[in-house]
Amino acid sequence: MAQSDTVDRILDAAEQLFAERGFSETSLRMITSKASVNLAAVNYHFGSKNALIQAVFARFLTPFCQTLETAFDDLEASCQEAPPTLDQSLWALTESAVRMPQRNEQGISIFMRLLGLAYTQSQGHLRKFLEQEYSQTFGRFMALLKDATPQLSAVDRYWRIQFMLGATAFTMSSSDALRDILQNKLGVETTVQEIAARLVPFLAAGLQAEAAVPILISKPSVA
Amino acid sequence: MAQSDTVDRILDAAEQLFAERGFSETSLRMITSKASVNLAAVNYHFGSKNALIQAVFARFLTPFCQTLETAFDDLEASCQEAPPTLDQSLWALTESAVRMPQRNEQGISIFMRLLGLAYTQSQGHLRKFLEQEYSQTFGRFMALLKDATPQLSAVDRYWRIQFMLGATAFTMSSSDALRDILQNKLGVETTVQEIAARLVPFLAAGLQAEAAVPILISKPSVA
DNA sequence: GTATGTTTCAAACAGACGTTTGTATTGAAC
DNA sequence: GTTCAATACAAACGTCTGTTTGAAACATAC
Repeated sequence: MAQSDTVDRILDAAEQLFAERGFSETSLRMITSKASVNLAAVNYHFGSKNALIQAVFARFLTPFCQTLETAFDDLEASCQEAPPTLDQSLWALTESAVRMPQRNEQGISIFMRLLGLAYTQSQGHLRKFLEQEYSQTFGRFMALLKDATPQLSAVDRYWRIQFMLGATAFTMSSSDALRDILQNKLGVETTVQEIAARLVPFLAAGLQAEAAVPILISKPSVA
Repeated sequence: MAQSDTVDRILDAAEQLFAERGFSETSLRMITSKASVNLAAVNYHFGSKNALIQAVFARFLTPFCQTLETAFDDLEASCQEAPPTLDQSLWALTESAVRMPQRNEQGISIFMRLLGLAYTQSQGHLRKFLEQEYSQTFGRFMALLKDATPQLSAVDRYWRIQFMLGATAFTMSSSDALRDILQNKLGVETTVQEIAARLVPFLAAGLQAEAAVPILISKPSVA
């Protein structure tokens, strides 16, 4: 316990509770009692609840982005002339996520849920933090997607990337519940890897769909 | 003011604030002061904050589901033999949403965001309420999707519907923020109808993608 | 005008919240 | 053994929360 495991105990408890209940719905008292540490420890070690939220993200996201950068390096080195295909880029991302050393068996699914919450819960400080710390890697991935889909307009690509992000974050964030339902309804076992294997073709097909023709939607008619 | 407009003033203020900030992050005092009514009015007219949340959903969702059932009736009547196509079913849903009489110009966008929040914020009471009140219409839509994609295995269809749901809920729930980003980055204005027009082809393409071949993902190698 | 039922209002309630404070307790350096 | 910084702890801080109360204001009927 060179540097005391209090910090890690807090991070573990916070990560799990945030994923289960969201940020505002999780109090410091829940976290510290689950972690079996004193209430004041959070403010002592992290400074504030917001800083704790950011630390939870940083603990996962920093090593993940390093792994991802390496994967992108390898990918670009392997195909020197032509840009990487869409499938290659998507799989590089997926494999990096799956390969990350996990704290426990549901590590990825927990973190996907947190990522989803970061988008949907209006945590201004968190969005700023994520953009400031990790925009470089994210931008690199966006550039790969751009090179792989030159036929799309910038606006089309922008929205389709949001759609992909949504499908991924939503599915992975509730993958435990969805897996259970499937197990009960159809008696099928599913791993996170298998979900990813089904998700990637879905995303690739959506991203490469025929560009939408502008469609006029009729105004509401009188009842 | 036959039955006092206090109830509607509260619903209007609550709807807008919930959409902007989420449920837990919106206090009754914010709502009542925005609505210019007394704090106790919420508990007098609705009974509790949770009941107010449900009332906000019911005010929109009940007429919407009626519109939707009618649209499904028309759709099934128009193609008597063959089942409706995937595009037809998706557009029936989209058009019903767009055609709904709006309280104001951003009515749909507000409600889409609320629907997204209903999924991502862990409001147990709300999920129970929605399932109890509106599961019939939802089930009918699922049956339409099943008939429109007979080539998919039950498992594939299950997961892809989750992907579609995720893309939709996620995008719509943060549509305001995403619109702003697009406005700043590319100088493009976007309406909810245009987002829907882009989303539907994406979803249709993803749902009808070639069935995924099982792919083995290699285990994490030693660093 | 008096009675009756409904709606508003100011004030208070009890509890939970994030944060701060002052004091123990620890473990190494000298 | 003393000193000193880092950590742990219990207790309290002030603020905010959803909800309740009891009296005032209002409308309707007799």
